[in-house]
Amino acid sequence: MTQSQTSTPESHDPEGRETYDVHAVQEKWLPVWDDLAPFRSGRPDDERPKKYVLDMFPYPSGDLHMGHAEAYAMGDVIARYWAQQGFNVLHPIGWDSFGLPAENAAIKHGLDPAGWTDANIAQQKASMRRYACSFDWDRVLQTSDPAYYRWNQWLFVKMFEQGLAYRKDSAVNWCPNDQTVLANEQVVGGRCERCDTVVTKKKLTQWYLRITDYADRLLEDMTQLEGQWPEKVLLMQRNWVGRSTGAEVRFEVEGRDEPVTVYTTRPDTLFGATFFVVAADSELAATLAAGTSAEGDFAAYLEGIKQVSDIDRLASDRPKTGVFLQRYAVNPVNGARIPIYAADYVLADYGTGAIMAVPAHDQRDWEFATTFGLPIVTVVQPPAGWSGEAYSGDGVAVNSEFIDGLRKTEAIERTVAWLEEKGLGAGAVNYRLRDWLISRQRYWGTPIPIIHCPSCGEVPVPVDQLPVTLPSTVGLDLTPKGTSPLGGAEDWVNVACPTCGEPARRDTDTMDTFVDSSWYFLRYLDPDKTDGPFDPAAAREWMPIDQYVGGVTHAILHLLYARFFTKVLHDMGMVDFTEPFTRLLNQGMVVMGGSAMSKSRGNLVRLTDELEGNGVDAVRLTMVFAGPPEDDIDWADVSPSGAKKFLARAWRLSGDVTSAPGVDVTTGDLALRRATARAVDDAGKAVESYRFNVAVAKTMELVNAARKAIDSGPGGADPAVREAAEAVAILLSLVAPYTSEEMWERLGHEPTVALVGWPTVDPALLVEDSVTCVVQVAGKVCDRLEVSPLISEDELRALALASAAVVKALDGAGIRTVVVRAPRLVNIVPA
RNA sequence: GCGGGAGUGGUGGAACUGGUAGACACGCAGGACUUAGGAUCCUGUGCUUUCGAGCGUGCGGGUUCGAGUCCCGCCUCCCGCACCA
Repeated sequence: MTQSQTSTPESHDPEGRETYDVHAVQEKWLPVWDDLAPFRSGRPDDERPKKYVLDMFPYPSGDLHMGHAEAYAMGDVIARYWAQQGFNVLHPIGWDSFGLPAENAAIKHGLDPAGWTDANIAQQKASMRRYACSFDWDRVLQTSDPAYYRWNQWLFVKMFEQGLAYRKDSAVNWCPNDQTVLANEQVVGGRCERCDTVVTKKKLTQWYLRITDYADRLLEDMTQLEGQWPEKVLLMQRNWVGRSTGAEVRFEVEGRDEPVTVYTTRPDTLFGATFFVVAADSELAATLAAGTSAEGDFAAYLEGIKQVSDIDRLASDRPKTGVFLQRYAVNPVNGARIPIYAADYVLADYGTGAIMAVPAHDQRDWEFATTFGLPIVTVVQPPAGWSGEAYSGDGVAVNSEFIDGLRKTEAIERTVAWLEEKGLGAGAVNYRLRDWLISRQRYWGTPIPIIHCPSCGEVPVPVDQLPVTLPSTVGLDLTPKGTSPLGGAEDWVNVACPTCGEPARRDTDTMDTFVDSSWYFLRYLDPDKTDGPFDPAAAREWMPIDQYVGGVTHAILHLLYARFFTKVLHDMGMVDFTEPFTRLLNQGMVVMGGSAMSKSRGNLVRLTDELEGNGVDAVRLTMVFAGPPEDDIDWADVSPSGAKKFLARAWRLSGDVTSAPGVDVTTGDLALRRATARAVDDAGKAVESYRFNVAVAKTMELVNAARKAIDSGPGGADPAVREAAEAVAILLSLVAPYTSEEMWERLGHEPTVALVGWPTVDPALLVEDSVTCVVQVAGKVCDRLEVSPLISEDELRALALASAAVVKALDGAGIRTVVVRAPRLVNIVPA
């Protein structure tokens, strides 16, 4: 039986040979798979062990593109591999469907963002089905659905009740183009991560989530992820949290009752503090300047630095500027009177916004001191021959009274103890991490479920009244103008206070869409649940996620927020784990000709064109075979047509098998059987360690071996050929589902191949019957011997020394040593 | 500046705990079958070569019987952070 029993998609070339019609095969199998739904997961009677594989969900900004195709190909290899290994694999998909592009498109074309979004989702969904992703189509979700964002609001209210959501007035990052605030994480190099506009500052009252309360746990729990996440991502997260230890020190300020506290990582250099700097844009600076003769200078300076863009501020070689405030602080360790400056090199929102300046041991302070002619006092002995400017390394304390002679660590400890004893300061920890600003002044997002009441203040919407749905866009002006468009929906905004019943107003901002994606993975477990955000019992069964797949662009933002939410949910008793993603794979990007694809650059490769030209399987195979999954793929360097040729070659094997299904393979050609066993074993190991490209190479080797066996070996009737072809079909099921399914049918089996199980390998076949032993003389290969893998050292040594090539290479020279590593290598070292 | 990663044929990339460098492909060349071939199949393909061999994993050292792999010092490229006291 070599012909398919159903419709036969293969056509023939002019000479009557079969050719592989990829498009016909695609059309043939899609409805069959819809019907069989092999990847529907979580049936109650399913006894298989569970695995949860998750791809980062897409933003529905149009149809799928090359980047999606790569990411989903990688995730699918893993999901399908585990399915073949007998796991009950949960592999869901959904849409991160709130956000600016929908709103901007709606403004541009006068549409409703919801309609635009839903149309794109429908298109992407159809493309994903065709792309043959092993998604469980019974578990889809989209975050712009009130049934979803209702639970964003619920979680917000819970966090508000626990003090984890709060409102404060602060200078925030503002994108003048998008007319909305941005979280710190969304400012990349001083620019808006969305639209690349230079970000400015604006004073606003906004909602924050207290992620800083979790700073230590976000760091500590990374030990669970060590070795499971890319080291690079862990490092980026560590740096982002930016924990540092040191001390807070109180300085008295002349003519002021209240002392000013500074944070320093180097309390051991306190004796070297020769001046004092406060952030020019801080409240403190304004307070200190008020009423002094420096007030005018300060105001002028402040005005000047406001003109400096964030981009210029970032230039580290910028000269130090500042203004003397005509005031003095007192160094608590030695009573020295030190001048107070306001400068923009000190940040208002880190530490206390004020520093003690130690020019001898801090480069920035050194530059400032040099510019302003301030004294530089060495208090840590630099190493002999030190010729730099500020010395910030370890050394012995000098000119520092009670810590003289101590090295850094001890000197810090002693100083902190001294400060604590005198009530002048204490050991302290600081973080670069700031609280997460989640308010956005845009329409297409989750409304913040708070009602502002003139008498009751901030009142959360009672949870039984959730969701607070978005008002209709009809009659609403969505154009960005600095305040939320929701404010224009009078009927929606004006409500009765839930507490006192008096007239009150809804909060008109919407949430950052990263809130949506901070817990969506839990929603998949029961996407239609109406009495809670997710099912805790299901979470116990499925979570944490065994494999998360997505781009490294989310190394900080999304992953940090999701980790934070997980910890909050853990503390609320809703989940029993503290880290959501056990293993993380960051696939690379698809670029073209060395640079990111873009319409303006004219190097855009359209996924639909590639799929049309070479078929789904060839595109998927190209993605997977191009190299390690985390590397970028340059589409100019790879060959989808080569992939297509390989698939046709594999497919042809299935037509050349003439033995019947179920034939006793143990009687088959031993060499081919060994090759099959080896390929299956190697490919499995490769997939487990993310070397998908190697797994494909092993499959190609097997195809080549089978081809050879058919054409110039035992022939297509040999049972080993069937065994090999079936193994190829199964190995290909991870990467090329259509070809795999078609091969499986042509080999006389029922669909679907997707769950038939990874081929079993007889371990005896993995033991080679002979191995090539390399014989080296002085480290250079001079002969190769075919020997038994079980050969003894002595036997092998004798064999090697008897080799004619060895005798010739030695050329009569004596032998110093012979290194024998049976059975693979002998190295003979001449005297 | 600080931190991290990476440099292997014409190209993408293989190489388990140090043990045959270049698997598997792309490209290229040649051949078979052909009216034709961008189809298919086969062969070859690191560089140099006085055809003996020599040289080869960014560069220079080192450890070792043996180094792409380990150690030290450089060079280049990529990524992240960027005045975080």
